[in-house]
Amino acid sequence: MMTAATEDTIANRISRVLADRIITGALEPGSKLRQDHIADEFDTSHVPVREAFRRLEAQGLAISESRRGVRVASFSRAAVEEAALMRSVLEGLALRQAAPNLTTSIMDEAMAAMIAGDTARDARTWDEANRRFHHLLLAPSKMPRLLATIDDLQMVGSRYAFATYGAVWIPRIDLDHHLILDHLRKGEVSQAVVVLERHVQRIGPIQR
Amino acid sequence: MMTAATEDTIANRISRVLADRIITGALEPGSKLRQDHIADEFDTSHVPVREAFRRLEAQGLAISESRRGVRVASFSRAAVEEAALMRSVLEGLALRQAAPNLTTSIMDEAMAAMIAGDTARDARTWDEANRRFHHLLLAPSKMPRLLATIDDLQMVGSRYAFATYGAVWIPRIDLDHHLILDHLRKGEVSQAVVVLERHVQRIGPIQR
DNA sequence: GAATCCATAATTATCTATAAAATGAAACGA
DNA sequence: TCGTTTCATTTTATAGATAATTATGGATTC
Repeated sequence: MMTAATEDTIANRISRVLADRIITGALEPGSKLRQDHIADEFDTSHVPVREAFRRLEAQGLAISESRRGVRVASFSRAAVEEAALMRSVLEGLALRQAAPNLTTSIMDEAMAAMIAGDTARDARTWDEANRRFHHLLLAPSKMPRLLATIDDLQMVGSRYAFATYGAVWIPRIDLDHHLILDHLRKGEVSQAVVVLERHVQRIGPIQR
Repeated sequence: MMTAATEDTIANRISRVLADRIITGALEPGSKLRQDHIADEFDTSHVPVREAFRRLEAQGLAISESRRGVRVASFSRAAVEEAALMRSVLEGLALRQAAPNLTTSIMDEAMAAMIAGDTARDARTWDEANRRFHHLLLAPSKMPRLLATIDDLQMVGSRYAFATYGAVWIPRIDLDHHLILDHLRKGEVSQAVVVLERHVQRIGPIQR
């Protein structure tokens, strides 16, 4: 296996690493991202770092004020709720589009991801499994832009999860996921969509 | 009045101009964007040009293949339909959120925009008025990310409109807009949402 | 038709100018 | 005398220009 280094650019690599740090909370909201520090760390110049910043900005993970630098985007309760609402309607749409293309093998994979999530022993494992579950069910919609937008919104949810439960993860079974799969297995798409939409909205700010 | 040039960066300015050219069709789908040509035109170096590219990429207006340059994103029928579907559910959501905050003065402004659209004599004027109409009604949702996402999706619709009707614009009255305003004036939010969602889906590929 | 070379363009490094922040000194008031 | 405010100076970081490097696509030759 060859190094995938030349496959994508340094800017992409930097933006992925920074995105991960922001999502997991390793980089705190509001903290400054200094281009030459990051350039030093990745052993490059500031040019690709700046390009990485532009992508993070577009993903809503960073905020840049001209001539005043870039900081990690802070996420208010309102912003988390907004993202959850958006994701709710978009995932509903995606599932309706994906439903005709769902196969049993996909649903088996989704079930595996669901179990991985239920038995996860830390936030990171849970988050990965959760994303995989949703992605598996929605990918057959074959709508790349819809999926990409959902992924970007999902990051807000992940950030919230890490910030809230990151330190001490308490494993718990996600009944909604079970319910969604049950409905889909029976071909009850509308019911599955209803549960999914409610489920996604709940992920944001839970018990208030 | 001072030049607002220092307010935002050169990269922003470039990305705005390029976005406009792509939307209006001045830059054709698939055509290559060569960084040093554009740098020459704007009398800058290619560094801010590359940053502008990153934003265009995030907006779905350009596609970049690493080491092979950037081209104007092509938009297939499927992509236009996908964007229309996404916009449909998102605008529905936005209108539901905005409805409680709508005032008669906002609706008067929206009516003015609607009339401007109905009487527009070219695609550009119509497009501006159309965007203004939608934006006026949705902005009171006060959900910045939702609005930004809708704007980005709207660009696909605009591109489609320019590509299809750009050369010879035939003015026609948009009954949906009238209907939506009527419903909102009567406080019939759900009906307004239904019409809006249908309306947005129709904007994409019309008569098939 | 395959391999090599060259031209072109993308990517990244280095260097420079300029704006913002920080430091500190002086002046003023309590 | 202590503290606060204001202004100038210095420091630091961003934004951009220029320069160097590296990959890619096409042409040319074998």
